[in-house]
Amino acid sequence: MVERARFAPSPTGPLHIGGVRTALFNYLIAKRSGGSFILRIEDTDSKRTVAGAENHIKDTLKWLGLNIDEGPIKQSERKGLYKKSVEELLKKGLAYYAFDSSAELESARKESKGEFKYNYETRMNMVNSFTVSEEETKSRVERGGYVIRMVIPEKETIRVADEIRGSLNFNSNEIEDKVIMKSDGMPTYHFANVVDDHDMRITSVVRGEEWLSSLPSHVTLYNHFGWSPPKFYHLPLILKSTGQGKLSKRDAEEQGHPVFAVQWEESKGFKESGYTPEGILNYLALLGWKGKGDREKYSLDELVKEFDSKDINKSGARFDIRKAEWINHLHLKDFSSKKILSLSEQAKILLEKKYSNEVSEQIIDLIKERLNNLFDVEKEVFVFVSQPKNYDQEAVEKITRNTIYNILNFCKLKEELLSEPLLLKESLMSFGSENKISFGNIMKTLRLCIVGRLSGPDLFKIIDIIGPEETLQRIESLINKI
RNA sequence: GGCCCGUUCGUCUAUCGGUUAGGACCUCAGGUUUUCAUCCUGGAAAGAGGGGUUCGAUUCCCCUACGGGCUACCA
Repeated sequence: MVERARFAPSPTGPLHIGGVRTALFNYLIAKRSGGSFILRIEDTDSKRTVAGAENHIKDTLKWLGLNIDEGPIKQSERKGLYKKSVEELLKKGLAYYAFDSSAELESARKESKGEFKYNYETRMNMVNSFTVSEEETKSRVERGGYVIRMVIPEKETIRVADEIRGSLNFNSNEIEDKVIMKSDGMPTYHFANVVDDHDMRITSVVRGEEWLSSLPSHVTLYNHFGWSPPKFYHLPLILKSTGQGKLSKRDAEEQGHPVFAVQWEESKGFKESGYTPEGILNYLALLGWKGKGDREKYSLDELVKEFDSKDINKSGARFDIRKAEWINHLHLKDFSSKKILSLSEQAKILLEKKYSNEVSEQIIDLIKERLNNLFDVEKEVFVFVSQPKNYDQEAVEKITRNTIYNILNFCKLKEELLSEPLLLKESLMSFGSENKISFGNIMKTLRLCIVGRLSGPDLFKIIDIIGPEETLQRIESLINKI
């Protein structure tokens, strides 16, 4: 079956990682079947709509490469459709005008200690088109300030199906006659959602688990219209990495990791923190889904191929930034040097000043496997473009001026060796044994001169790339500093 | 409180009644390397509790506990 799946966020704020995961699964379900991935903006609450949120959503999807086939479709622009649809229900007697003030509703709830439900039992005691005369309804409707509620049938078992959890039963008596049209003339989420999904011929509704409890209302709406409902997938939530509850911006900040894919206001996103779309998408897919076998690394295209909605998990998963970083590493080390260079603007600028494209790419090849995020590129490249700015003091204290002099003299005498890394290594070894300096000590000292600390890629390859002159300069430079 | 969903190593997860309960992150110990990282080998680490059903339950059922969601003219 060719699926049509929509990602339908509301622009009440930036798109966070939970939303991204929902978008991803929608995308995967659609693309797996060769179908369409559609974006719909659910902006029915004008009061809560945040400027810039819609763009943030689009920018996020774009950066991730979750390309939309249709949309964005904005609910605020489809009032006519909702109006027409609600009239259909009104005519059938499956929806009705309600005139109760919010103060009245509030006190009804308060008096019953929160037990109050607007349903088959109470609706005849409330102020609505069932209880007031036709004329009064008419005049009240003309005056405005009313809402429209849907009728939830009495004493019925509402059976709903979720692709992840199977068949679920709800007692209709527990469910309220939900407001479907607000007094400002906009539909509520529940109504717009059902009407749009039907109108847009959506076949798979993929959303967060927080919607599971309103599923029976939605299914009732489908029944009222005489429409057959789509398939529903209610995704498990992403939980905070420690403590209780679902992941929020605040928890993420406390734990020191991003929650947004791309930056929002002062909050840096995964993008700005050196993560790649491939890495973040791969990690998110693993949070709630597991492919066959022990495989963990997937590109987006591979996910599309391997994804099976039957393998979506039921329970919420904690977000683990360390595993996310690991997955990011897995992708970075397999990227081509060209790609890495194009992703790290800073590194590219640094390298361009000194090296040809060819050599730049050789350098990237040398450091690839050391990368966890994109910032590491810049850090690792630094040793190839300039002298150490400062030295690892602890390590410096363990070497002697004398050893450096020895090495310096040796290098000066055999400068031609500096362009022959393999020969250099050999002669350095024999030089060491002649002078009773351990090879380890020589290497440590040399590395400190060249790199400034005791870590980094193959030292002889570094020397080969930076060249003899620079090498000698760096050795002399450290001598002058200790 | 009510309704609904869930529960395997610290974390993400595999297991479709019979397994030494597997993998990955993390962690620890070795090895490789001039160093760090990578890589390789190995170790530690789990079925919430209680009842059933069954020759046999992590797996099926029930109860409890715990976790999560919903309970708005918000989505």
